[in-house]
Amino acid sequence: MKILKSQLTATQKMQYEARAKIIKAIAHPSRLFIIEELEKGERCVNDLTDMIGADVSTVSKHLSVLKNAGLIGDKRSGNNIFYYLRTPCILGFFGCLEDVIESNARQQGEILLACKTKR
Amino acid sequence: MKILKSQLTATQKMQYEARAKIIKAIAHPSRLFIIEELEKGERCVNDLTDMIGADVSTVSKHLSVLKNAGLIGDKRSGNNIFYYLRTPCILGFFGCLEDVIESNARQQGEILLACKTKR
DNA sequence: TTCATATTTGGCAATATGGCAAAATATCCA
DNA sequence: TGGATATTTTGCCATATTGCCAAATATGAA
Repeated sequence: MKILKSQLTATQKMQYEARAKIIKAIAHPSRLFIIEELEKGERCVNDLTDMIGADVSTVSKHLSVLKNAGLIGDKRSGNNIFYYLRTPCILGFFGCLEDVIESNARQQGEILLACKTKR
Repeated sequence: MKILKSQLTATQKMQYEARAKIIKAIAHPSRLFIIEELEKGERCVNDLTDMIGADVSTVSKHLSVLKNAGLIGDKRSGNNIFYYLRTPCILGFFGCLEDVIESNARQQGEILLACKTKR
């Protein structure tokens, strides 16, 4: 007879889905850039578009994804709509990302080295 | 004449893509669960499958996504393949997620309240 | 009101993702 | 070797994401 480990409850499942939704919103190169840029100060679509180098409508959509996830807010000032970071704690995560990337690079290096020494 | 802000360099672009790739790997309810579970100790596909309640092949794919991003490692022991967390710092991020979720909930509450008082 | 600027929306094509089932692989044991 | 168990890979389909263009909307100024 097979012993089943405790399954995920509906509540837990919802919790993971809520988290995943937010992480998904961050999981795009342009959106990562936007978050970092907004940490420096408020920006409007046009500012970001120039830097990213994509269509304005594309950047606008990225902003709406971030806004929809509750990560950024916006306020209109005349003809411009300025976006701002609502939860700066996100940035603490970036250091960890670098750790992962470095660790991956190191491992790749080791594999390369292992191949070389074998010859 | 339009003044262009400094555009992203190719190197910066690559950096954001590398980060996004890792975040993308985390951005799924089941994979979030797997990461948390692996923090408790090594697990094999079957353990996780029972808890998640999806097909084994699906969970196996999730594990390969995490492995491919360099977040987890694996080692065979007889008939089982055990997965382990390679970068526990990921977990520090989860607290921030909860902050965002709570903040979103609070805002929703305010909107609701505002609607009520208007009546 | 009309024009110019800033921004969002809708539509569409290309691509990526997620999940199941069946087939393939790997290991252990008799 | 052959069978049992554990895991991954492949094929297929439904759905989601991304990005551009064109059209719509909002604001300010003449």
